[in-house]
Amino acid sequence: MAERTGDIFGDGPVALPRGGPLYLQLKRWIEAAIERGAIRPGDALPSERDLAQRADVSRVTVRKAMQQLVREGVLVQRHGSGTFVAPETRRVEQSLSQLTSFTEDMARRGMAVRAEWLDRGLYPPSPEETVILGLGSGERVARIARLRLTGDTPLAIERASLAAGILADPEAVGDSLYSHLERSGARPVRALQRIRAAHIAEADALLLQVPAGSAGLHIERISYLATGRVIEFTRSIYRGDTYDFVAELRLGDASNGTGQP
Amino acid sequence: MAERTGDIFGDGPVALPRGGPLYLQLKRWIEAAIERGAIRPGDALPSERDLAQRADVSRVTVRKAMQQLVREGVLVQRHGSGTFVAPETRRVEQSLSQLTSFTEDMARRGMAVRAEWLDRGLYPPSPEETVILGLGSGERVARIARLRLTGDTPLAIERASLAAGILADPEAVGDSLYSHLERSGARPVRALQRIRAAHIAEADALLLQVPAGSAGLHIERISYLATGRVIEFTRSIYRGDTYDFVAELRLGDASNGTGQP
DNA sequence: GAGTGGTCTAGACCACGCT
DNA sequence: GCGTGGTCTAGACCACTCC
Repeated sequence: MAERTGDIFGDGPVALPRGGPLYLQLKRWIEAAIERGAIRPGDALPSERDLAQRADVSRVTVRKAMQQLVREGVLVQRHGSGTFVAPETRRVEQSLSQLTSFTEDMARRGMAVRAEWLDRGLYPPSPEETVILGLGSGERVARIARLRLTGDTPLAIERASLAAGILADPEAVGDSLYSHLERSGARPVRALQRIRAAHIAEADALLLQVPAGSAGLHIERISYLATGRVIEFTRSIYRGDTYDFVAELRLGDASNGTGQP
Repeated sequence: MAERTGDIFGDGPVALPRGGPLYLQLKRWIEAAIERGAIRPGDALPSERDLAQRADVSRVTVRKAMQQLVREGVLVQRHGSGTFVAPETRRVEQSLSQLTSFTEDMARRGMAVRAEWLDRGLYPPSPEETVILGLGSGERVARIARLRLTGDTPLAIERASLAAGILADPEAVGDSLYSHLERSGARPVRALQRIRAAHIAEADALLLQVPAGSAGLHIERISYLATGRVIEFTRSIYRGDTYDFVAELRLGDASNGTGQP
């Protein structure tokens, strides 16, 4: 199969579905081709110049259509190589009612996950960290930043902050922060999470291997010891295309809508 | 204050921060101006042609920078009128552990929310609805689609499906689906939600008044009666810039990571 | 009608990958 | 070296808003 591309689109002119701006016509045309299986995940599209000529539009217009599909995760572009239909990604599920660590969670599913360290160290705290963690004056903060991956696919960036009094030696943390905390008797028993959709900023997008501005989940988590003390404050960015969070809801009374104690 | 714009940017040339592609330099320059308060929410930016001339770049390049900021929700463009710094939006919080109805939830917060009907009626079910709702052969499905708003700001699109046997007359549903169900003794007591980040498609983006492709939350909810029967299957799209979901987590045992019974 | 954003073009050069 | 995507230009016309 030398040139799948040639077979699929033919070599002749491209007939666009009429209606609306050209770049949207072209976008719909590409979506339709994928929809009906004419091109499949992993397949290459014709080059931008080729498509432009055959659809009788300018290359700028072709790019505008493709860029939208790239941002939506439908296509993948590789500089110097070509444009491809994005491979299907399996979604990962995570519970929103059980407090589990990422590592333990994935191990339970038999998924090969790993983490790369982005940062580990003791720092002077930001005002926000001082307030949330209830730091004493002069107390430093331990920061741990990790890139979570399954195989070669990045899943999420996790940036955790803990009081230096609780995690004196960030370098000693192994694969799982929670099991490290458990060994020192400081494993959290509950946590509050805030979840929102967000656009992934350029720097994070690079780490997560998605186009800048892609949809992702921004999660803030504050964890508590049984004593009620805050021990961990974590901000994470999850790729939008690989994560499903699952929550179980129960009939609530009006007294407490926020989950706050 | 005739022309805030003129004062803020001056009339002279624009000095871009060096480094990287021009459109990113320009994007950073605009972000910086907003950051330091030189232009504030609601203020107009110079026109694209004006900025292009003063920054000595082409209009296409100006547009590329602005488009990114529009997608991120930083700027708002109004055809024929101009480009403005987006007004700040207050975020709405919603619990992920208490099963409450949208209407009741907001009323408790004293927020003026309302809904517009997008669709109400009985339909032949899709295969998915038949399976999830456990429909009998020939049984139809009641569909309710609403646009949720606070004041004039759209918040979310909700599309619910119920067995016709449970909701025989969709037209009779008032402001709150749950209180309607309660009256017929069919209020759900628990639900499973799946949450993911997603790009908002063009049609939905129009309803939600955000640019197509913006980040949003896609939520699927399946609600159960005390008997265990599924009574509601809802898909919702929430704007990413106006919603925070809050979940409380408790230390989980390994037996049950999904919240599934 | 003047000014704004929205679309589109033809052509150029650069940076990257592959062979 | 050749083909690919990435950036950028100058100029054009359309559609919309506001005066």
